[in-house]
Amino acid sequence: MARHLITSAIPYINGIKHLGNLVGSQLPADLFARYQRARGNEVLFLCATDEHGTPAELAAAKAGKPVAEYCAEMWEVQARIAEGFRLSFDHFGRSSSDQNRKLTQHFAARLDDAGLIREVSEKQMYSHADGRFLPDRYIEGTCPNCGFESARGDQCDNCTKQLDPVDLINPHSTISGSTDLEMRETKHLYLAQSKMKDQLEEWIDTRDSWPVLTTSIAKKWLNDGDGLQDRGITRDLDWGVPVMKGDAPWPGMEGKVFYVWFDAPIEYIACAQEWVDAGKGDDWQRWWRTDKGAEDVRYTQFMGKDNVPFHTLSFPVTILGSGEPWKLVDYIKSFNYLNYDGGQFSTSRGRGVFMDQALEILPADYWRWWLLSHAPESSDSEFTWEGFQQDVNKDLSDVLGNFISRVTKFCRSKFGETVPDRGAPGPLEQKLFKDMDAKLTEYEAHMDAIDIRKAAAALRALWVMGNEYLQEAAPWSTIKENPEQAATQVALALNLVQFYGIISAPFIPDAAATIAAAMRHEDTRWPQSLDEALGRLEPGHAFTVPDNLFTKITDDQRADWQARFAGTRS
RNA sequence: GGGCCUGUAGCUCAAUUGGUUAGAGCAGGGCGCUCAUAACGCCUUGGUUGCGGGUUCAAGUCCUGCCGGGCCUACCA
Repeated sequence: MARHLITSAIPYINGIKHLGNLVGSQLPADLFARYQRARGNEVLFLCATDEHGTPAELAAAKAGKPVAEYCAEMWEVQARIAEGFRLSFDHFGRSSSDQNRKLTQHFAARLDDAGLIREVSEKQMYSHADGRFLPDRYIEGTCPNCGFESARGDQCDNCTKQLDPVDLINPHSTISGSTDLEMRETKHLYLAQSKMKDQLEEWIDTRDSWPVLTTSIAKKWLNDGDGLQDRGITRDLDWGVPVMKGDAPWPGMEGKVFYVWFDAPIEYIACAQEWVDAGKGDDWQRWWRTDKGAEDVRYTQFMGKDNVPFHTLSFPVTILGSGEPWKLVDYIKSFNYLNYDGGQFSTSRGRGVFMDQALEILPADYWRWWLLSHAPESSDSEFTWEGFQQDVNKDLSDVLGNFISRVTKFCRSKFGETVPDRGAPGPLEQKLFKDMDAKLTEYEAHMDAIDIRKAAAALRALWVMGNEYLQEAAPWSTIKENPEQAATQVALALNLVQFYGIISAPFIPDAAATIAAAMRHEDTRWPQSLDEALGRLEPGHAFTVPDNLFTKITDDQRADWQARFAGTRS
C-alpha cells in the first residue's frame, strides 16, 4: 500500500477566498487525496490557515478585534467553508499554533548552527502615526518617474518602474494616510539561500517530470541576475512567531517575529503534529521523518504559481539546511489562474464568486465538477456564467444525472425496485466491458499523473458509454419480445449506476454518496476489473429511485448571478 | 526593461514531444429513439494552427522577427 502525504498551499487568514484560490490548490489537492484513498492507499492530507503578517494585523484592526481573536474567528469561517466544499483534510491547522511556533524556532536554531543565518542591519520606513514599520507596498506617493500619484513603495502601478519608498515624492502611509514617516535602522535575520544554490539546483534538476510551470519559475529565481538571493526571514511586527533560537532568546532580535513565508511552510509539518495532538492520529513522524518511517512516503504539494518560489527554494533550504532527515517534496503540482468573465477575480473589488457565496447558490458538487474539469493547468482559464451553466447542465444533469434517472425509473416501472435476474452477457455487453475497461485505465492513468482536466474528460466519457449502451440495448424495446434479455440489460445498467458512484466520488462526493445510498450499497472499493465492479449488485438486491441528482441551472438564475457577482461585493 | 508561459473550430481545450487527412466536448444543422431531468443516440457543418520569414523529405510542434494575452521580477501573502 502506497503512502501519500498531500498538502495544499495554506490560504491566508484575512478573508474568504474566491473560486480562483480554491481551484489553484485546495480543490485539486482534495481530488488527489480522495482518489488515493479510494485506491486503498494511505493518505495524510493537510491544510491550514496562514495567519501571520501585516495584512492580518490590519484586517483585525479594521474589524476592531485583537488579532488573535480575529484569526480564531476567521479560521472557523474558513474551516466551515472547507467542509461545505467537502475538502477532506485530515486536519485543518493554524500556522499560529504552538506546534508551529516551536518548530519554526527549532528550524531557525538549526539553520543558524549550520551557518545559514546572518544578521543584516538595514533601514526601513517607520510610521509614527501607525506605530509600526511599513512594508514598501503600504507606502504610497507620487512616482518620481512618471508623476503617477498613487505609486506604491515597491513599484509604480502606472509605469511599472521598480521603486524604493524613499524615491517617492510626498510619501504617506496607506493605512493612516500619515506623512510622518522616517527611515529607521533595524536589524534582521537573513536566510543564506545563496550558499545552497548548487545543492538546490541539483535537487530540482533531478526531480522527475515536474510541471514546466514549476521548474521554470524555480530556475528563474536560481539563475536570474546575480543568482539566488538571501532572504530576510524576520519582521518588525507583534503578530507572528517570536524570533527565538530554539528555546533560547536571540540577542538583538527582541520584539521581532519570523516572516510569514518562513513559518508558513513549516506549518505543513506542524500541522501533522496538530493532527496527532487533536487525537486524529498517533504518529506524525512516520510521515515527515525519513529516519522514522517516512522514507516510503510520496509527498505531493499543490499550489498556485505565485507560491512556487517559496516551495521550490526557501522551504527546501529550510529543510536541507537543517541537516535533519525531514521529508522533501516529491512532486509539486502548480496551477495558473482562473479568470472571471474577461478579467481577474478581485478580492478588493469584490469581483467574481467567493467561496461562501458559491455555496449559497449551488451545492458543492456543481463547483467541484466545473472547476476541476477546467483546472488552469496549462494556462490561465476562464470562468463565464454561460459556460458554467452549459457545462454543468450537460455533464451533470443530462449525461450523468439523467442516466441514473432513466435506468432506475425504467427498472422500477417494469421490474420493481430490485435488481432483476441477469443472464449471460451478449456481444453488446462484452464490447461495453472492453471499451469501459480501456477508458477506466485511461482515467486512472490521468488521476495518477494528476492530469486533472484529462481525468475529468475520461470520467465523462465513461458516463457517456452508459447512455450509448442503453440506446443500443434499448430495454424498452427488448422487454416486449424478450423480457429476460431486458432484465439482463437493466441489471447491468443498475450496476453501471453503482459503478459511476464509486469512480466519480473524488470529483463529486455528495452525488456519489447519494448514489450509494439509493442503490443501498455502501461498498466503495475501487473497481478491480469491470467484470467484478459491474457484478456487485446481484439479482434480488433492493434499491430506491433517487431524486434527480442535479437540477439544472435556469437562464433566469444565470442572469441573476451574472448581475450579482459582476461588481462590488456587498 | 528582463525572464517565463500562452495564441489551434463561434466557445473551452487536445494533438503520443518533428511524422499520414490537426482531434474532442459544448454551441449550430439533420435524422433516430421514447426508458429518462425537452433528456439520450447517430450523422454532420465548422480550421491558411495570431502574422511574416527560415530549417527540414516532413512544422501546430524547431529557429527568427513582429502582434496580442498572462504571470513573475525577491518588502503583499
